[in-house]
Amino acid sequence: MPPAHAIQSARERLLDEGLRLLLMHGYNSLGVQTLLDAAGVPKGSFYHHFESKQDFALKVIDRYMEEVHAGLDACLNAPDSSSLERIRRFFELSRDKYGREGYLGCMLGGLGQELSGVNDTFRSKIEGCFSHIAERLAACLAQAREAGEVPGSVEPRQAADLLLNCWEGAALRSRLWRDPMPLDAVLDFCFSALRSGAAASGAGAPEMRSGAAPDRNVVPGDDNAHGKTQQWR
Amino acid sequence: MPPAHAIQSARERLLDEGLRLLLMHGYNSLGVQTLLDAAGVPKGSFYHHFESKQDFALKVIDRYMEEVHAGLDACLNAPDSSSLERIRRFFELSRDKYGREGYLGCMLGGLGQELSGVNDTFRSKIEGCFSHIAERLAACLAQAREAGEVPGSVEPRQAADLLLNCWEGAALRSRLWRDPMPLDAVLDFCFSALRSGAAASGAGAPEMRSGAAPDRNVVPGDDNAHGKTQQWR
DNA sequence: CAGCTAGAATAGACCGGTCGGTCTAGTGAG
DNA sequence: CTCACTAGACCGACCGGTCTATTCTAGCTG
Repeated sequence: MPPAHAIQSARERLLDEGLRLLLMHGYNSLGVQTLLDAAGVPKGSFYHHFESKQDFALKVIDRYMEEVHAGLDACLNAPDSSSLERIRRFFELSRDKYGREGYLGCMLGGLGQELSGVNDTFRSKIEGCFSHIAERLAACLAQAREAGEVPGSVEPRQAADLLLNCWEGAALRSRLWRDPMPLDAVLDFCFSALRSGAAASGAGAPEMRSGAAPDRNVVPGDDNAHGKTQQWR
Repeated sequence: MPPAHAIQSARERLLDEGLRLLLMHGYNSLGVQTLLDAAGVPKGSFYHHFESKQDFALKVIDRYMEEVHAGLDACLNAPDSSSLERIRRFFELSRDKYGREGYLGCMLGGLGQELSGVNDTFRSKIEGCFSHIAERLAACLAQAREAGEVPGSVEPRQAADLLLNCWEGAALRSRLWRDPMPLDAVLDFCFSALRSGAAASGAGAPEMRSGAAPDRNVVPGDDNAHGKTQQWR
């Protein structure tokens, strides 16, 4: 007896399944019909709620980010621990979530790798997400520095990007192994290095701050026609 | 006047274009026809030289690894520098190569993220590649340890995996930004941390050595039918 | 309350295009 | 003559997306 608003709305079920299936399949190899079958929703509903497959995926990323920010809220504001411990707790929470999903890594990393080569919409969207996360971590790292948990030479935002990037690499390796080991190893490494001041600003080039990815260098030689859909095939 | 074995054989041109296009588009969004057009080769030739698109991509990975190992040969055996400097040179060489390609990151990372969620052939293939690289780096790190360039507490193979994983994360971020900055930052960070001993064996779980990825945990709930082609859609 | 209606949401047949892959014919070097 | 290779027409399957029809539901009216 699932009618009468069906417990969850179709839109909600689509987003839920989208989180799961996009993480597993990636974007291009996830057919709309597969998603529809998994969510038990007919096609008409899908295109009623979302403009296109791409629009849907962007909404799924938004939802993913809601979860991430909820995790950040829960961890970074914890009262009874040091700033560095709070940051570490966030990553450990992420690791546990990856575990519940079968160690398929991070959706931002997955979609970022798959799509950023030819689709600027996804590229700037996902870089914006990373940047946003790094900014929040940086704020907490600044507190850690103030409290003397890390040397004063550690530049919060640079260290936050570093931490996040290393984590994403470990998440990829964890996806390949279906195992949390690389995640734990990178946390031990990074936090030990952070405390010892290895993340001092060093050679670090100009900047890497602003919110969204700019239109930097253009790829050497290639297509990139612009139709309404499938523009990056 | 391109006949008479056409300067490069069709097979060679396909592999060359495969390297370029797979890095840019990824696997699923690269159509065989696009590849054919770019290489100026008809379909018949493609399926004469390769069993399938998947077989082709695997051969492209082999070719990619030939380049990587050539880079490792060139750097790790250099006589007039410390072991740690030799390793760093390898990564700097990789960074320069990424630059020539427009900072599209690492093909292993890209294909690994895109395909490892649903295709075990690619998953174990790519993990094998990473493992192989890490092993060579570990050998050089062992020399570095012997020479006292890194503390004795640094376990070479674990540190090599760590280094490689962090590098891959930076490569993803570099792809998103189309900029080498994350690569340089991660090198400064990792090598500084390595020297200071942050990569000591620490919590590091059991192992992570063998050549190919095992069949570990199965993904929670999902499909994975096995037809001859498209088995992971 | 019943009766009506507008619009949201569901439902799935259907569309043109493109996908990976097959097949047959032709070509050229040894 | 043989056989590796080139050449591209062709195939069924499946792709993302559109369309029309139907059902559900909130709100208005008397």
